[in-house]
Amino acid sequence: MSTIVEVAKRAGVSTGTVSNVVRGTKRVSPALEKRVNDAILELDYYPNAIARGLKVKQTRMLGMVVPDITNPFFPEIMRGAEDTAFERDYFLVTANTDEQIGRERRIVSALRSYRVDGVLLAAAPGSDTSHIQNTVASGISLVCLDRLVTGVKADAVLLDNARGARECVRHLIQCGQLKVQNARERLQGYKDALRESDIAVDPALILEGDYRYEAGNRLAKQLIQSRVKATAIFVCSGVMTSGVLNAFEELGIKCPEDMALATFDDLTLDHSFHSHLTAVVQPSYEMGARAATILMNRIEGKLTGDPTIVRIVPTLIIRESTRPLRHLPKDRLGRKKRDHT
Amino acid sequence: MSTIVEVAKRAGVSTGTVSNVVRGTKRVSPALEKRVNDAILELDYYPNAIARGLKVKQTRMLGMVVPDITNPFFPEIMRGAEDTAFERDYFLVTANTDEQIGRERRIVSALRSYRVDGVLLAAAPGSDTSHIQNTVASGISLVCLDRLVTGVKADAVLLDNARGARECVRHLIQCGQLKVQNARERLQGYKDALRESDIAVDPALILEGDYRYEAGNRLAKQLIQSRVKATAIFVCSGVMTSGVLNAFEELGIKCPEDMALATFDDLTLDHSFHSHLTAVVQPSYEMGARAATILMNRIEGKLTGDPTIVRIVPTLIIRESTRPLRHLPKDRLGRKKRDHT
DNA sequence: TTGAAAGCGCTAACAT
DNA sequence: ATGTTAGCGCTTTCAA
Repeated sequence: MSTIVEVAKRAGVSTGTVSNVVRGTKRVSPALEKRVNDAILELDYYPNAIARGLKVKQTRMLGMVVPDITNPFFPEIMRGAEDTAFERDYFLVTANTDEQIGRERRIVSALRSYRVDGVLLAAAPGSDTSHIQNTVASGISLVCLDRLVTGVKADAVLLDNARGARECVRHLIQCGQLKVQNARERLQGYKDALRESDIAVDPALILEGDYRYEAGNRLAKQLIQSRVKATAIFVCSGVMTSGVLNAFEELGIKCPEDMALATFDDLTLDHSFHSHLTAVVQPSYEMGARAATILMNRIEGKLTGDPTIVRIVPTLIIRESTRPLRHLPKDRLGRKKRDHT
Repeated sequence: MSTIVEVAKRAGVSTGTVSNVVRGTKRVSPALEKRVNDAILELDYYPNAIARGLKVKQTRMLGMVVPDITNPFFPEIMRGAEDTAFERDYFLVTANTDEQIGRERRIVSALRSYRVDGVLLAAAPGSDTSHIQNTVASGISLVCLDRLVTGVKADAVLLDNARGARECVRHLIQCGQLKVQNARERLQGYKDALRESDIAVDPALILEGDYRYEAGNRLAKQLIQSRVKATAIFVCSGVMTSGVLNAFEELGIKCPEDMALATFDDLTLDHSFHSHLTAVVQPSYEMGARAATILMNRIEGKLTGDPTIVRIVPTLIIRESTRPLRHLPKDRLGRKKRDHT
């Protein structure tokens, strides 16, 4: 791996000149510029970003930490952030915490050691947020993504969860259907929508999951088999919805005949799978892009002052899984050819 | 962000001593060690990995480049690689090329500038592989993942595609079913299996897709509507399978009654979606882990000499989407309650 | 066991 | 327009 000194020697110029042509910081005569560029090619020279970072105290690296890379929501966010970073000549590096706070600590620590210019954080759940608080206190730009971190004053890009949930539950109510499963803000949206329609909130109908497949599966069964007769389920995560649907299958529940279903997240990959589900769609790519933009603006001082909290408004897409009961014969409904085995 | 000098000053020792306690390279008297550790805590000191990298010429960063982070196959690989790297105290950074060779060049270039110790590469398709060849030539350890790069002599971890395809098609033949869609090695496996059973290879039955949803959807329709009467489809990618299934729905094709289906990849996330499909399952986590291990061994000189090519053997899981025709009444088959709307 | 200091590759301020 | 050089934070050899 050759160095700037070797390039300078080969081109017969000073290192300063090489630096100037590489970075375009100062103008250099065409003749020298050519000699330098030739030398660079001949030596297969790659500027040492590490040395540069040491000197200029910025690496143009952005760290992104996600809690579950296998949740399709995050890869999309990542794409949005990466594209946006690239445009402004930052390099985004991503690491996955697997929802473990211990891993998150370690990753954030590594990111700090590598002196990334900023970090995009979708935090793992956990009450001890000291590592994040320290990070922010140390002056590193950080923007929270999708999830706020308690006790941390930082920019954030969030989904307007309450609003998404409210609209969705409102829709369920309009269909003559009801009931739910949930988490946090989305829970609030759920309650709001019920209150609007003067429907009492029944705690027995609110089941708390952990955003994983198994939880969706288990809780759906629990709800279906409990004595309360729910007629609709509102699931707060696409991944859990997979579990719920499987529970439907196992129990022979038909949707929407036996149970209406609406969900957060459109797992866009599986069109056929999700193409019948009423869903609150999160614009994940956009969320990543917005967060990256805010982060870079912060880093470059284009954004200053109090934290910016962006609330992205999700879209409710109404599909067949919530066809209004009153429009349907209760027991038999011609199943469309859309089913698949 | 404090430096080693400040820590040394505060602890009343030399920087060398601080370095020794931080890295544990030499033994330091307990008294000094305590003073140093206290100072580190008080100053919230994070060793500057950038400066260290410059000095010792290794960063303990591993770069991972994947072509499509939204394909569930890759996040799993990433997890395997990341876990393995962490265990050996490397930090894995991931970037996504979106299957664009131009982006790949840029990412690899950035990775080289940041002086990563090695790279895990699942290459984007494209004939110009010079940037990879250069990288390998420059002495950076690189292992190919899932896809070989033409003209590059490097370690690789691949799926035994031909074998997976062969077994799968063999199974299809045993079921009394046939026909296909495909790519490369998997195509070879397909042909092998046909030959074993003295069945002629019909080019009209081989459709080439690009591993995307749309291709699966389009080609399935094309195959179904063509004059050749296929009775089974073998799809070479899970993502395309989503497209194929949707095509089935749109065209009212029932599986396996009208058309048997077997596929590469189990999109494990959507159990309910894929739980009936006969599939060649790729152990993606393991592939990532193996690749990372090889890479780190190379970097540390524990592995030397000619490239190691690991072929991971996939597993054929036989499920309902390929129930043997001969065991079934041809026209009507009680549909189990597994269907979902 | 501890300290002093050179040098990793680069940039930028200063000198020419 | 170009060259010279100090110094970024760290590790490591050498000396004490």
